[in-house]
Amino acid sequence: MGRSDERCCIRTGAGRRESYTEAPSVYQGVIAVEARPPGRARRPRADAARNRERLLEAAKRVFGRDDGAHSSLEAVAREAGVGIGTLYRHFPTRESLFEAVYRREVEQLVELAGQLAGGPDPVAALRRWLRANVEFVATKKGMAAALAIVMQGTTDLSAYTAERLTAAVGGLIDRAVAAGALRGDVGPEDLLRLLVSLCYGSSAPGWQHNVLRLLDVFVDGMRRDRA
Amino acid sequence: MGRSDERCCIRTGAGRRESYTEAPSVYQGVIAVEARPPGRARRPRADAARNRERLLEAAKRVFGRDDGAHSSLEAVAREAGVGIGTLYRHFPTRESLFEAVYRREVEQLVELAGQLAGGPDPVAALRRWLRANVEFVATKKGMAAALAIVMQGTTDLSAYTAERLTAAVGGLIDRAVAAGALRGDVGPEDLLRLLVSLCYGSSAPGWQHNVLRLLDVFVDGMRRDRA
Amino acid sequence: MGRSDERCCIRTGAGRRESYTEAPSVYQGVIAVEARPPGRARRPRADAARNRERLLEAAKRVFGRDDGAHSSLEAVAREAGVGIGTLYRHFPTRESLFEAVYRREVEQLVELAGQLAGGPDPVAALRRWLRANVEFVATKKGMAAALAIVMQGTTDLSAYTAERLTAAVGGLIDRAVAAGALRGDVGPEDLLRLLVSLCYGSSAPGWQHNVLRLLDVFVDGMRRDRA
Amino acid sequence: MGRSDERCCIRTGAGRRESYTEAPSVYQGVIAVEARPPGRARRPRADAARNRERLLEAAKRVFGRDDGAHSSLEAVAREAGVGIGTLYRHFPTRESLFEAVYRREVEQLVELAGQLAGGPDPVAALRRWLRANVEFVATKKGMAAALAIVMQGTTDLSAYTAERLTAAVGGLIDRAVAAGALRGDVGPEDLLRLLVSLCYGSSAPGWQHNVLRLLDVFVDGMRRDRA
DNA sequence: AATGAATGAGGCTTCATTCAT
DNA sequence: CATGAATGAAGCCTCATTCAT
Repeated sequence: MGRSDERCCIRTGAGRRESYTEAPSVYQGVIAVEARPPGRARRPRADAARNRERLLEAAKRVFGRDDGAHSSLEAVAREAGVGIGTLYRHFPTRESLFEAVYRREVEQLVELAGQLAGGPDPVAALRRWLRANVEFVATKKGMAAALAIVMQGTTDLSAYTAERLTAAVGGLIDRAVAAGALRGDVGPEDLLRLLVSLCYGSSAPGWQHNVLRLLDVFVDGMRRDRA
Repeated sequence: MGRSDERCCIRTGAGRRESYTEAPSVYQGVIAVEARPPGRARRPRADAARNRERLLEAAKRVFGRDDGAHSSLEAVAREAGVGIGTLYRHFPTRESLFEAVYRREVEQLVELAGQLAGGPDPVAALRRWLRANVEFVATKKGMAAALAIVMQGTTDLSAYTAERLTAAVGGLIDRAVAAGALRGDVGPEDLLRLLVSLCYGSSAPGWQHNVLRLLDVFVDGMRRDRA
Repeated sequence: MGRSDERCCIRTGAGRRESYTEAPSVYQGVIAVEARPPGRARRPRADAARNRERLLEAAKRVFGRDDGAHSSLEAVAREAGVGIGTLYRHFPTRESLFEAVYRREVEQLVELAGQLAGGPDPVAALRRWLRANVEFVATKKGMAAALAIVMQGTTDLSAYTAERLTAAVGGLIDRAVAAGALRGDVGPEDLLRLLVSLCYGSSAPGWQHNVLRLLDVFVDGMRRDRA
Repeated sequence: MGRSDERCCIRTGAGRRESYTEAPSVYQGVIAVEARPPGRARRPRADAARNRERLLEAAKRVFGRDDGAHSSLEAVAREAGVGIGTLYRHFPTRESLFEAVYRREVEQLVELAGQLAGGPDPVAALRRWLRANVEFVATKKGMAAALAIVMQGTTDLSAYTAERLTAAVGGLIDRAVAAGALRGDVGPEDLLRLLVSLCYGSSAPGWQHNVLRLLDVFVDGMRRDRA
């Protein structure tokens, strides 16, 4: 088999030389924003809120484990330290739990896209956002499954989130296209699909490195100044 | 005693011709070549061969469905119209079934790579091979899962097949690199991973078209003459 | 969290009186004494306790049938009138069910040995204890299997119980040996093995009578005053 | 196989001192007599006879393994090197195979009883026969299950064999009773049941030794001259 | 006759989901 | 609200038994 070494110093498209370990991680400044449906009149009981929180955290941990997407809900409840009934009260379906888990994560990625939009080099911004995504998935392994679910767009709710995500990365792309830096026939859905596909199921050691390289090559392929 | 070895004795007719898209399909000439062990005197019983075949076809179909890799073996048996015991007789483990499923498909892809290697334009050859892959997956949806399994390289046996596949596409890449047409830092594993990732789980209408576009952009990114 | 520990909280009424043969039954005074862990605040749910009880009773019945040790757990659940899942909740392994079944019975036998230890004629005491055992098995047919399992000493837990039982009957023997009434080369394990062997699988009508006769002959063989 | 350690120097009832390894093994001279139903006109084909033989040997081996009584019939056929269908042709039911296996063994024990009947000391003859039984079981572990089946008398066929066995040991007992050496209230069925019970399921190291001791104590209990 | 392929019942176990407390 | 017990469907796998070759 190949290329296991990971010396990690590779040459991205235009000759830039980057060490992936040293690269500044971008997503850390992102603040977790928990969107809560505003319509609910009754303020939730303190313990209910706490349990909900615990469940989300536990779900992230459990789903984040290898092949975690198939973990039992009991395992999540156990990890959260609550009864299975409580889990069901908060998240009546497995999907609803997944959604709640990824929603906050996706929120952070949307946020990040907004922050990056202000920079001078639109292509670099796109690359950074992609890099942040990969790091994100690396940190919180469950993200891959979450993103995959979002992009398959099964539910109304996930459709909403997918939309937000698409809009965010679409903004980054559009700026670069407008600046003449990228060709215009690759849409945000394309990029997201690619991203999700590459991250999802990658588990071999060094996968981050490889995925980042592939993404860089891809962005190279998107560059206008070539061909 | 028992357990017929897993080497398959059935050949899919080389004459079937099916074009699934208007694009010129390249993989049709591929002939399934399967070694038959000469020593074994007793010819396999007709129904056994038929059932084995049915199981492989059913497995391809079932595993090819969404998240098919986690389908139950009973579902496969049901789809094949045989008893669960028959499935277990032919494929004592889940893995052995997977292997049998992908082995023949991969064989055809390897073959195709060999055929394409003779052409004048190495980059075009690579593109064609990728296109053939996508078509292949489109035709036999199970391929995606099969390839995914191969590339995760769990078993010794799958490792062998993965090697063959890697070597095949590696040959295509190397020629292009040697000709100065492609950069050298994208290996066959990279390309295969990308391919598998993109095909795997793509099910939306028009996914073929999209995947092909993305692959084209990626190969653009690999081009030497740019940058 | 989950898995209530296996310590049993239900006591069989000490007042039930059932004589299964005309012979004076000795074991009736035995009181089931079961330690209840004092720390556990939450009282077990009524239905849980009931189901646990039913399962134990059913297991005793089912395992008591011919070759009952190989009965399916589903048969036990069916006999108990509960779902298979319930069985698994209470007894996660087959062994744990076995243990729970025999533990309480053995407890009573140990108790009886203590009560008999006070009498004037040690050999008679031993005979009575053996007789009580046979009656016990006659009453609760499952005992035979239970004892058999105990004496095979597979698990740590069963080893503990086996120890208690051995100590109990050992006390009876030792007293008789010390009084010069019995020879010293037959240990408690021997006697228990004999007892279990004879009871286990005896099902022909009149087996009790026969087994008692054989045991009496055996104790005769243990008598010092002969030869 | 068998007879591993067995230094086994114990003191049996009357002070006789015996080393179990040195004791002359009695059953070896016994000739395997294969009773075949005489009514069958057609002489069996040579290969059929051979297969039948192989199956019996294989069954003895397989059933003789630990917990072998629950081995699959496929395992027996495999061990015999014949197809499962062949097994079924020869032994249409599991029971019939068991019977065929034990019949020949029991035949040998019957034979031995006849040989021993001629000796001067009838009690010693009985002891020797019991000893031979234990050795028999030790050598061919499957015997225990076989004997157990015989003595439970489920089938007509086994009933016949049980009768022969009972008659054989009955002869030994009767002689001793007639000579005034043993009490008359222990019948051959009793003794067989005891024997089977003790051997069946004994598997701990040194079990032979223990079983022999218990049998000796029991025979002591049968002695007339005492009490 | 011999073979071994096919079949499905049945045992094991996990889990999603409901519901009593 | 929280809890966790109860339930059974469903997947896994083995094997006894039948039957085509």
